[in-house]
Amino acid sequence: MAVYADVIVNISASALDRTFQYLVPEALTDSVRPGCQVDIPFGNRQISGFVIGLSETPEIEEDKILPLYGLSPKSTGVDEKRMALAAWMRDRYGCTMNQALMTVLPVKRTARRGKTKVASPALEEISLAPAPKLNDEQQAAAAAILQEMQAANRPSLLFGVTGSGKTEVYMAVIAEMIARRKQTILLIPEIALTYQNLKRFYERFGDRIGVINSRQSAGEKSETIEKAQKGEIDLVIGPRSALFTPMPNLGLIIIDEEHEESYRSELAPRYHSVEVAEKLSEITGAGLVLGSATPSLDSFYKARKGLYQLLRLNRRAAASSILPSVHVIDLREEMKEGNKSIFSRCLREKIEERLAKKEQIMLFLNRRGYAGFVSCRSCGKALKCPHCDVGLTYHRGGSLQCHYCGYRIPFPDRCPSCGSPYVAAFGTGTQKVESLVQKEFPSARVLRMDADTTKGKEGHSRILSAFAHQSADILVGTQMIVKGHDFPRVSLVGILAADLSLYSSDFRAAEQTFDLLTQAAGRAGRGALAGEVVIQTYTPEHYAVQTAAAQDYEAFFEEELPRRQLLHYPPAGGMLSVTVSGPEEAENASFAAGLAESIRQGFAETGADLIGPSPHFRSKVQDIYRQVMFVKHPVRESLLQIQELVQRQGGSRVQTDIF
DNA sequence: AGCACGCCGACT
DNA sequence: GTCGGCGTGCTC
Repeated sequence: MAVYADVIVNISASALDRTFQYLVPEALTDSVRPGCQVDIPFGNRQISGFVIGLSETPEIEEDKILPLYGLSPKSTGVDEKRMALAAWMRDRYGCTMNQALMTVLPVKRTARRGKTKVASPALEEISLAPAPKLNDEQQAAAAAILQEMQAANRPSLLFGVTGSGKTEVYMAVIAEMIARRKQTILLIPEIALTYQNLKRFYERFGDRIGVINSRQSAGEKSETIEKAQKGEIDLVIGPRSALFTPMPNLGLIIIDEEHEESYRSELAPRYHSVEVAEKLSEITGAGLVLGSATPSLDSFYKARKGLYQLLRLNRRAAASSILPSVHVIDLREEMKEGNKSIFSRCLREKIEERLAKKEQIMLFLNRRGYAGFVSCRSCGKALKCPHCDVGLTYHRGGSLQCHYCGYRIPFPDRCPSCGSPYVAAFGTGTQKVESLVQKEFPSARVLRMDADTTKGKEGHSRILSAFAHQSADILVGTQMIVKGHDFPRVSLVGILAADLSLYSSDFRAAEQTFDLLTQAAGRAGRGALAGEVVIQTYTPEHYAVQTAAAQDYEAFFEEELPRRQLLHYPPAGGMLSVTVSGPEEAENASFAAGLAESIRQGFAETGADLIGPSPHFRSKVQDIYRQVMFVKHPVRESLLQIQELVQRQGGSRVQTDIF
């Protein structure tokens, strides 16, 4: 009996997103299995593909079915569980099966060779320390995680304040997994994958660990992956891609700093590691632990609803470290006093003080999502869309627009709220800040860290190590300076304008601001020096500023959730964003409008609420015009059908995300 | 995605 | 008469 293989060809095009049948040569009937990567004739050339099924019945005329050549030489293929995961990702993220398979494939096509010496210590230098003693909170959390895995196996959200010792809890649970001969995947944001951060794991688990990072070559990665596959290591630590390490005895997945944006892939399939991990845990039966001091609103919401087990660590493990003291400075007052510079009197004084004491300073400009919003310098009110509660964005030609619904008003000459004439578009770059700092403090040595100065290969580490070695007094930068770095000589952190991210055109603006402020504040006083934080803002009364200054996550959550619920934003409901792009402005706008019309016709009656289309907040990028629209739906799953319609009609012109 | 096949304009 | 433009269509 002839055996046919159902093959997904290795070309990511929606027209080819289906199986093709190939004859399995008799000599290969034992080795060709679902999940194998095989070489096949396709058209008049040779490509590879994934076998996703086997059958004995031809679906087209038999003489049209060609025999496959054989197994692709250097491919390990994909195991059955990860095939199921890929199928789910295809549906969830609206990508092709091939894209999904390529994503879960452990070793991708030969990646560029890069520098590697990040986290491969000389093991002789490491002495295994005995397991540290957990305090009662940590002990209880570890026990609850293990117990939950036995019972309902809900994911556990480990909500622990900074310094409460989440890592010790992870290690205790991992140790138990090892005792049970089970393997663990631990995800850490790429930027935090430093030897410093991994040292404790090496000390505890020795050579039973594999570390993956993006700077490794394909060969180095596959070495780790092979060991994992053979069960020679118990723990793999890596960034989001490490989630796909093929571990035959996977017992536990941990995502540290689960709120981090870097767990979302920006390439198709635009997957979110937390979601995928949840699915993988479901498929494999492995436990899932999410850890954060500032959980995503999504995760905390789920914990509140009982979908996750919520575990708290309220106490700081080390008594020595104290929270930095936070000063919130009202820039409206500075303005009234005639101070129009970017430094409040308070910040200027404290900078001078630190310079005199030879301590270091970080100045932070939170420009993420920044989209040129407009606010009043007298009363601090930002101009917002009356329908969508996001900041209006300044456009060339002088109009203000909402990027969700397209609401548009002319640039006002007076503040609609207080009548002051000092209404202006916000806008300061790090470069400008750097020169202002230099001018204001001529004796200080200033370093700048942003997308521009880190372009080169080692740009990141070059600047960071220069600052760490104290060859500069002040580091000016964007969010990349606040993530996870530890500079013991930094005793002052200044946030120049908290408002920048607060009024971006995104429904998550407040959440992102809270995160950034909390993290920036956390940079001060990491060492023996007492830390101080100065937050400058035109709206000190804003709940995101207030709760961040108080380092009170739950207070923030209580303020933010009802606001989301009121406007049916996630997590209260589902939201699909659709970005449409094209080289011709008018054509692109009408194409987007057509797409919107078919969504309306097909789904308005199901409870879908369509907003837009309107120009994207960066409406033209590299000569490509972009329109964006949003669909809200009380039932998140219903958005999958709309996503499918959009993908089908828009093809490669559309990019979709479901929040 | 590629690469054929195919049907109309200017060239050795 | 032929070379070549890139518009549809197919690949097991």
